[in-house]
Amino acid sequence: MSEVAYLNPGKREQTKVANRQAILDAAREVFGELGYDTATVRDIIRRTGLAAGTFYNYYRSKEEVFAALADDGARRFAPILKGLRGKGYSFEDFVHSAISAYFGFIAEEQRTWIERRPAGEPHPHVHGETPEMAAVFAEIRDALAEDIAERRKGAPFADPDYMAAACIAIARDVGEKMLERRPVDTKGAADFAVAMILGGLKGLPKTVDSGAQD
Amino acid sequence: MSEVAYLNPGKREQTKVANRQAILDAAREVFGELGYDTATVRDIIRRTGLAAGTFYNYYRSKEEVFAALADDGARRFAPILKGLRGKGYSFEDFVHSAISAYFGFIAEEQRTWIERRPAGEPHPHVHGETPEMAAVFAEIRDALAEDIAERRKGAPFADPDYMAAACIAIARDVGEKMLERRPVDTKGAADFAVAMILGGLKGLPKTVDSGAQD
Amino acid sequence: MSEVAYLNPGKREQTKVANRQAILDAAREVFGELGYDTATVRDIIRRTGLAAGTFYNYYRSKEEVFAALADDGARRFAPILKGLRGKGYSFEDFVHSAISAYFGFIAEEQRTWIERRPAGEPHPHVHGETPEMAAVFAEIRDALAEDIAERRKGAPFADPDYMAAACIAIARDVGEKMLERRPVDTKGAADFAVAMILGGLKGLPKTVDSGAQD
Amino acid sequence: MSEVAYLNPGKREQTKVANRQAILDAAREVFGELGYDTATVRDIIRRTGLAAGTFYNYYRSKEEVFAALADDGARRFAPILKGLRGKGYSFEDFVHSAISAYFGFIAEEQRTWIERRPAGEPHPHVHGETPEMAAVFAEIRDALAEDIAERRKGAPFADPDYMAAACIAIARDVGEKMLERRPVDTKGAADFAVAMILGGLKGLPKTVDSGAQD
DNA sequence: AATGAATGAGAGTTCATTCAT
DNA sequence: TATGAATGAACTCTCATTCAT
Repeated sequence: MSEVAYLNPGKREQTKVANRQAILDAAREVFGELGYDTATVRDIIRRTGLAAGTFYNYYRSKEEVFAALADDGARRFAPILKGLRGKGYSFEDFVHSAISAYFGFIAEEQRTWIERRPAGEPHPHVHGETPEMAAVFAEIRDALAEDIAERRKGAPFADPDYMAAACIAIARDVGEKMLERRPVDTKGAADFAVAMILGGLKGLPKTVDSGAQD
Repeated sequence: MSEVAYLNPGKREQTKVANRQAILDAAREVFGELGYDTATVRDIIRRTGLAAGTFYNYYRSKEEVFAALADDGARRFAPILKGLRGKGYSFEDFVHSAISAYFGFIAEEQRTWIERRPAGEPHPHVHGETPEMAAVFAEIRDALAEDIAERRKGAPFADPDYMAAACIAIARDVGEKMLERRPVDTKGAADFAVAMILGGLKGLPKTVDSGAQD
Repeated sequence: MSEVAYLNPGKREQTKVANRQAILDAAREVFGELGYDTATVRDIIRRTGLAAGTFYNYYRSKEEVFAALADDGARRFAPILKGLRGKGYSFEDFVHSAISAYFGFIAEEQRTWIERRPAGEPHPHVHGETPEMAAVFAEIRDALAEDIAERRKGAPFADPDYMAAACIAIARDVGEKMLERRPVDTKGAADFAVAMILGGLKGLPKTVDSGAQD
Repeated sequence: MSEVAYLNPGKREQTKVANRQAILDAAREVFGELGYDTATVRDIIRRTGLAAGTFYNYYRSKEEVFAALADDGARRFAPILKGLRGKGYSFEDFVHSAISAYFGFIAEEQRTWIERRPAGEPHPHVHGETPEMAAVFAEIRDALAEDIAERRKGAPFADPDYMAAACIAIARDVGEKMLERRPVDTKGAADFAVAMILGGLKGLPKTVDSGAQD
């Protein structure tokens, strides 16, 4: 039976990959526009032009496609972030690089799904954050939290959990604001966010000299 | 049917107000526990003991009760915030007062709907943020943005929109972290957030001398 | 709130009961015609003229309405059967009464749902056995098995499990055949089945003298 | 694509037959395990290792493979049954032989699809009767009915339709019970069923002397 | 003839909302 | 105005079947 297989499965394989990608793209858009809860599987497949059942040939559920999207983003971003750590960078450099990488990533991400969108549509934009962005964001948070914890060892310092939360908050919201503007100026936004973060850390009690300026 | 006499007209009036409030209370709890999307109108009215249809005598939709909740919060918080402005406070004082008021408000808010919850239940805690908190938060954001814009008139300064976004981001996320801890330490969290905000603003290019230190 | 209830809930209560019954009747028909697996909830509600969602106001699932139907039948039949036992009846009398009661029950059961059926329809009749019949049938089986086991105590006898199975098999299939004829002659069928059962038991090895003739 | 050459035309012919058989075998198992309604075409082809579409090269639908299975069983059983008839056997002998043949067949049938089953699996056993068994059973029924009708010609006797139904009912249900036991004792079960059938027929009104003892 | 992805009807079920009582 | 059953659109997911390769 297996010998009777067709020798050229190319076209089939091609559309299979293309469909998988189409679903992923549609899902990114839909999650970005409607948010995870509001988005339905139907919303996703409707946008692909595929049949309802086809979705389930690729993903078993809404949850799974969401996870796949997050994985995809994290996988693409992880190497970038990894390159920034342990290289003897100062904390300032690390923050700057990480923020820049993050802003670059989300700008690119958004660009791809905005371009494909038909112009006339309403565009609700409930949340504006795809699972991919969320995943990348989580990566950043972990890296930052870890870095803060490590670097502050032995020194008197403010609550590291709050510190990480605050830094991350700045990165996220300034990033979001950045995406709303045209043209999207990643460098300007990154400069701002980095300055704000480093300044803020410096302003914390008992961390002025031993801590943030490291 | 039209001759059905109410037994106590006075009570009826009372009931109208009480029902409206009961629905609002239930909605606050439900939105806090399940989040807007997951929460259903049924969840809300079930908790009031009222009938399904009664909900629609007071609010036309889930969306409307959500808005009403937000209004309610904003209305209660607005005076507090208003009291802080134009009183000749320095920017530092203003920030400190506003953050403190916000943290106090959300801590109290959370306390009320946590206390009422039966002890044995699972407690999903999906989002943790009621529309009221969100509304109050928006108030803060506007006040801060306005204040920043005013105070910086004529001076070279960083992007005020980013500035507001960053300050607000810190307030929100540190506030959220605060709510996760026991006991809830509003003062500690506020001190941290204020220091981070003021320090951050100081760190911004071209605002060091003319701006944030005011 | 509870004092403000309308004084006359009669009509509502009435239609509620009527709907519950309508669904039950429709379910009996549908299960009888299509069998449990093939039957769909939509088949059932379609026959009632109610809306799809209404079904779920009364039963939580297809399974539940099936169980309710079985319960209903068993509940109505149980007293009849119970009256026949322990009254000092001979085994012959017991069998005769039980078979007669069973045939009477299924004939009546079938009559009600056949009469209501629109004449022109195809009428697949896959199984012909409603859950109610099945439940009643199970009652009979248990009673018979128990009776056989009791009465044969101490005597050499054939396999009681096979005996019960055989008796029950006769009752079921002769009953089914009976339902296919017009007019439905319950007495004739019962006489036949009883004779066959008693004769069959007599014919079993080692039970001829001590057992079945009791 | 049309130039795709099969590597071995001889094998191809073989494959055709083998596939048809593989599907039939899988179908027998699946129907036996899940019952007709619950079983899906996917269940069947999954077990063959063939592709979904291939099923439809051999059978046009689930219904058709079911019918083919029944045919298969009937075709294998028919000669056995045929050998028993018109050989001047007495009715008693005929019944005994037919029942024995039937029990032997279903025991063997069950054995083959039980043995092949992986040991660890759950084994639902919803129905326990394959279409083949059902078909063989139908053969038996027809033979019995015909025999009863023929032999009773001219004599006063009970309803032959009921007689056949009752005999067949005993055969089926005792056979089913037999399959549930370990070891499967076809002789014991056959002896029981035959005794019950012959005794039962003797017990019928007006058939005692002229009929069943023939 | 074999493949397996695409299809789309249809299953069970939920829920915001309406409306007769 | 309170009630709560009725409504029906929309949801997630399954599966027999088709068809390009």
